[in-house]
Amino acid sequence: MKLERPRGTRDFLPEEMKKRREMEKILRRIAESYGYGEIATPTFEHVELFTLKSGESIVEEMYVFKDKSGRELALRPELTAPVMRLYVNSCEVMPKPLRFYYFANCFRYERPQKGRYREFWQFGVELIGSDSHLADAEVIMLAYEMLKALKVEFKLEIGHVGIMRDVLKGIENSDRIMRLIDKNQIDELEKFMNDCKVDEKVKDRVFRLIELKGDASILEKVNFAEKEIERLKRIAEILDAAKVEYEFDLGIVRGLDYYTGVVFECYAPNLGAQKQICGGGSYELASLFGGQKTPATGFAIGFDRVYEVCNVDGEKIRTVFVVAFEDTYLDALKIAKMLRNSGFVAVIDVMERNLKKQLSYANDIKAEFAVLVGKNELEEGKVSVKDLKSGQQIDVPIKELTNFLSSRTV
RNA sequence: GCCCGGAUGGGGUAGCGGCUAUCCUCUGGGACUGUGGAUCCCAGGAGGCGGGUUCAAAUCCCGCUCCGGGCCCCA
Repeated sequence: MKLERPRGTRDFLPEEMKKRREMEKILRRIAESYGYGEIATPTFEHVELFTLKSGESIVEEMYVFKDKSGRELALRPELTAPVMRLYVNSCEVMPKPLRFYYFANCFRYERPQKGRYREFWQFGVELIGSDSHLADAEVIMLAYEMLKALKVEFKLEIGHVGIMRDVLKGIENSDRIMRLIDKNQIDELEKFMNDCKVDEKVKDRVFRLIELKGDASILEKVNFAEKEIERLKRIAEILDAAKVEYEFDLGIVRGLDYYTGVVFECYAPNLGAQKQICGGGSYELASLFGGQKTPATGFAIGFDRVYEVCNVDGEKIRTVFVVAFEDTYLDALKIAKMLRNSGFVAVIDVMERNLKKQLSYANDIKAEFAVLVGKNELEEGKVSVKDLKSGQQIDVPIKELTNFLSSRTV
């Protein structure tokens, strides 16, 4: 009976891990270059942390379990709530703003599809303590720069949930209206608002907002919510100066209640059904978790989806295969060690194979060179170096081996 | 949670009631015991799982599992 992976999980082989690590390295470098520091939180948390943020219904979509003392725990389905919990627990008196980033696996009990797994990775940042448009702009720039550095083709869309929410303030069934807006079901939306006898002025504003898509000039067409429109204009100035490409879409509302102001999303058009690769915005969760009301803004990148459309390669370290014979194995080990100390990958036979098989294997693992450690050459203090691409072979004194190989770069 | 499609050695496949389950690739060994990628030979390895129909099932039927596509959802 063969054991299978749990549904929705994946194994990663070296080739894939290499690319993932390279992507991770790029993201970390950029986050740190903006002054963000890495944090880590537990893989599981109390269920309440997530139900508090998102409602009881999300229990269905989480891995929930009881520990031996009967505590209700959940594998984290996302990182924003844990980060804000950490903030409230330990960071409230630290100098603001705080800049954090994380890279971590998350778990959701959902039906797996391409680009949607039960264990998946998110790379995210949170900027805590500022409600200025400057904070919004910084975080958006950061997301943009990261996806660009990963050579991803994507579209950035910026909206503002606060404006729509304000328009619908006090209106009955505003949840349902928001949902219809989110799904872009315009006919349905109009019908529903008529049925609910929504005020004409409100209806007019709703339709005006959802039609607004494009560059900063669309903001001129809004004659209400002046303060927040002004915020978007200022963000636009900064993004334009930074040569960030984006579109405004005031019809972005998302179901996320905790978002308060500017929100943004990135899409990779060639990903199909699961094409959203990054989402974020400003929110307020600290007070919900028992802390002082604190503005925050951040985003999370769907690492696994980005992997699919990312065009970076893993770092190539030059590999040398050390061919050993029965009577020279100990000397070959020393030479391998010497090469490793000089920054090469040195691979040596452990199958007790003959020369032919060793070379064949060296070829299979894409070694650049084979260093033949033979009795005859050793007696002269040399080894034989074979270029596996050209087939050329030359004897090199052991003392000069690393220099010789280094000089043969490319 | 819903609808649809699929599952044959490690990977890719043929067979679609009946020979020892086909072919390619792969892995190990050998021909060639100090010179790779070629060739040849030998060896290894498979019908997702469970049940049913039948003299006989990889093949037909049912359930489950997993994968893929689309919904719901996406905190």
